[in-house]
Amino acid sequence: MAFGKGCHLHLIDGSAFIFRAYHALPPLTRKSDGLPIGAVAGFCNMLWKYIEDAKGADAPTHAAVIFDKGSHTFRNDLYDLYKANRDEMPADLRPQMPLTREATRAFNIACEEQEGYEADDMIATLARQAREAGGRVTIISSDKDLMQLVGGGVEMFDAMKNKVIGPEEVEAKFGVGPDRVIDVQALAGDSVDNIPGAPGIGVKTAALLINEFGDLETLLARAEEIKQPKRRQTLIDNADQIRLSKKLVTLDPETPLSFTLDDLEIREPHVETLLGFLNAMEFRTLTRRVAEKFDAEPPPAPELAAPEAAPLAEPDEPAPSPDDYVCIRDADMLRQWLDQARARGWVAVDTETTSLDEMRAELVGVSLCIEPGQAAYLPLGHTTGDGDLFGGAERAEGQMDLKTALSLLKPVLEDPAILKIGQNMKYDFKIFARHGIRVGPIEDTMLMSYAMFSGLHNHGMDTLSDRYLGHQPIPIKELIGSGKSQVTFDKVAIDKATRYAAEDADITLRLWRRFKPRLHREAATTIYETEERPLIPVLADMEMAGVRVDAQVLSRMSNAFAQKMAGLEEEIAQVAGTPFNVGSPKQLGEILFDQMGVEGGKKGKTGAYGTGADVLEDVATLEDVNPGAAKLASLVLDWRQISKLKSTYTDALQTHVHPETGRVHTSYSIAGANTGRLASTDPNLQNIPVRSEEGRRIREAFVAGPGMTIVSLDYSQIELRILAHVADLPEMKAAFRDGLDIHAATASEMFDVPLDQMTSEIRRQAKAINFGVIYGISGFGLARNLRIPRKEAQGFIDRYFERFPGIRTYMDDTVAFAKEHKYVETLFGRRIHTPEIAAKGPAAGFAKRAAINAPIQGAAADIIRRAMIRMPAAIKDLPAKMLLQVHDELIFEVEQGKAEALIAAARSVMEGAAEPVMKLSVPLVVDAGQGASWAEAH
DNA sequence: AACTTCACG
DNA sequence: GACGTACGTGAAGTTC
Repeated sequence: MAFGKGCHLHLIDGSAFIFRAYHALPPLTRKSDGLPIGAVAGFCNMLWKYIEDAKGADAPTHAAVIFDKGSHTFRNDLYDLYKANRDEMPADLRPQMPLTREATRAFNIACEEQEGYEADDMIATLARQAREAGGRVTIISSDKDLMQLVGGGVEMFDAMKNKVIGPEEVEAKFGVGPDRVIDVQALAGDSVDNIPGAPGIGVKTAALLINEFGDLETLLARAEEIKQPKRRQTLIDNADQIRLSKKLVTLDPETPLSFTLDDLEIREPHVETLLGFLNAMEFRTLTRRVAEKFDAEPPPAPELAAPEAAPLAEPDEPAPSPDDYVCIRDADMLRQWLDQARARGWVAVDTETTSLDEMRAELVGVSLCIEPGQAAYLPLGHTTGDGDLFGGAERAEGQMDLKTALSLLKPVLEDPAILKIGQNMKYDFKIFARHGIRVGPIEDTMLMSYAMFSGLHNHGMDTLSDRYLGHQPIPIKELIGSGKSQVTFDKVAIDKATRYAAEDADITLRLWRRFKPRLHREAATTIYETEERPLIPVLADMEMAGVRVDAQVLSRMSNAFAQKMAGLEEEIAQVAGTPFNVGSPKQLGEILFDQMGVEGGKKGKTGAYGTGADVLEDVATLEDVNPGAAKLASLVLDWRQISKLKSTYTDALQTHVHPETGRVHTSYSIAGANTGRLASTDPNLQNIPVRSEEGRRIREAFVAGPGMTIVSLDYSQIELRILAHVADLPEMKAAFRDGLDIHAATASEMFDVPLDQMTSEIRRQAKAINFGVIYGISGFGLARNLRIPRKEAQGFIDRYFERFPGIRTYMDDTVAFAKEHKYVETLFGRRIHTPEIAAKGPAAGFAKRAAINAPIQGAAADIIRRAMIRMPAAIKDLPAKMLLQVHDELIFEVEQGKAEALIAAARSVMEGAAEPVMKLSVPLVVDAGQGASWAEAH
């Protein structure tokens, strides 16, 4: 039947169905093979319910499910940040996408998508065509972006709420009729799709304005007449942006379509095809239901795996057995394994290399695992035996050519429909990136463990395998040895390497199968998917970019330090009366406390005197009592400072300058710190000196490349701002809103000193207390830090609690929460386990303070992680590169002259990083600097 | 490998 | 009443 008068077209918004299904259901997997299938199951149930409900008097004559296709549309050309806020599609949803199309066809409903066009535009076009042909249209969706189409024979239907959306419902939502919806949307913007709109104007105000002026163009033309000065200025200043927003929200009713309305005529499902599909998906209930409806025989259920699995050793899962692992020697065999990965939609991957340093490591082999126990190792760079001193090692036989192997691996490793599962994938990501392969989508068992179990244990493969599989993997030491006799992995014989390497991939896959369903149960999915996994490519790019370090500057400093140290050592020997190893705390302690007779030396658990800086500082004040010791202590303090700078910074950093890039490439561990912070290693670039004048000069060696500038942005007082928000401290929040000096404001509040009479001494004390609170304050700790009597310190704390009562409540509530749940949580839902909270003795004190600190430090970590993940898209066109993260600071390199543009873009990302999930009651403020070196930029 | 010290936020 | 204590990290050097 040709579409025409009296016809009724149903248009189903496919993506809406899929996302609703995905989020409504736990992460189901197909029983026989673990294929993620939850969204497909929900989608099929919704389609079936739709078909059943759509029968009867007002039944459609034509219907189609419309899907989005491709990520780049004309809207991206108009505005490159369109939908830039969107989180990446969850990795376990991606492989389900093609299956939803298949499901639609199995139900014998027209399934349409058009490369480069959003489903919404296709729906707009079809609705127009149907109206013009004299028919009626129902759009099955509750998406507000489609509401502009309502009216004149077009209505929407919210399948979840079973509610028709007509002109009245649209007006209730937008405050205007369907024909003015786009005007309101243009003004109000949309954070989900990243439509800018007019700042400060929401739907309510927008509707008010449109109703007053009639339409958007009139409003913009007569903006001068608006009474409210701020609103008037906003509209005048942002007219272009508002017009752009309107273009973005307006659906295109002229999308070219490769089919016609007539093609969408309702068809009865082909029973066998439908049952075949549902059965293959192993949807038992739905298969039975559909079979009953059609009076058909349900097909025999596919063979199911053994009954419900025990947590440790699943009965259908034999223990890893290295004898079963396969060694891939040629292209045909590799193709077979890759085909298996394609068929399933996932593969566990692990690389073997010659070094733990990803920037210097050479690829030696790749292991793959498809199913528990089915793993293979692909040797690529093994050498024979030990070779001789003159590099006589030769390439081992029976290995595929590296180039050929990589060219076969690349399409699979980059295939968006195949999940690549790894343990610590940032490592493998970088190794492959250096061979021109950008691995994705990714799943990482280390990060899954971190998201679920932070605070309980570390997240290395050995720990996870032991705890969750009850299996101890082959120790790497058995292959490469340890200490002086250690060799690189390429020297290991291929058969031995196969047993070890394939096992790692096998274990990774097994861990993934256990962790995946557990993520939801542990409420860790959101953190994992929004803050851990997306960080992998971001950090990998930062690490590979590296930061330019001028080794000559460092070398000169080293020499100067060496001279100064030698001078000090001479002087020290003289004062001490005997030369000794100044670097030995033990020898120093004996000289100070035994030979020179300083009183009050305290021995630690090893029986040695403590000689930390605080002890030496006290001794250095004893000029009158023991001038010799005072002089010695003071000299050693100087020596230690220089020694530290030299050994840890000026000397060590030089060895980290990469010979080819001339830059230093640190490595960030994502799952190292319990609170969600990153940690930087090899070298640690998060503790480059800054507090002392001499130390700060080391930052002069961190320089911009030729023609480039270093830019640094850091959050101002982020932890105190978070504290003010979570503990609900009205005075502190007000101080932040007013942009006051927070420590001075605290001091004023506590000591009743007006701000204009504040002294630096009072402010210093308030600052110490502010930090103390973040750390889980104690009278003892504050007393030691401020060097005041304990009683006095306790008095300060009491007064602080009195003036900021929210603090006490926050601390008590947090500790009580930790005791009850054995974990604490950040604003963003990151959980940090606190098993020690139940301990007795001093450990309980530690655990308490850690529990108080974790939500604050953790939320700050969440915020900068979120900023970092959004950063690459925001700065890619400048062009600029993000190089380093130091907890509350991000360091960039940008072309000279583009620094201001970078600061504007990066600041906006950082200050808005809590949104949209969290609206803080204090503003986030970011300070910025720029210069030729880190010293200048900070 | 453990301990001490000290650099950072 | 005593115990011990600020939170989170990584690296270098000494000692065992």
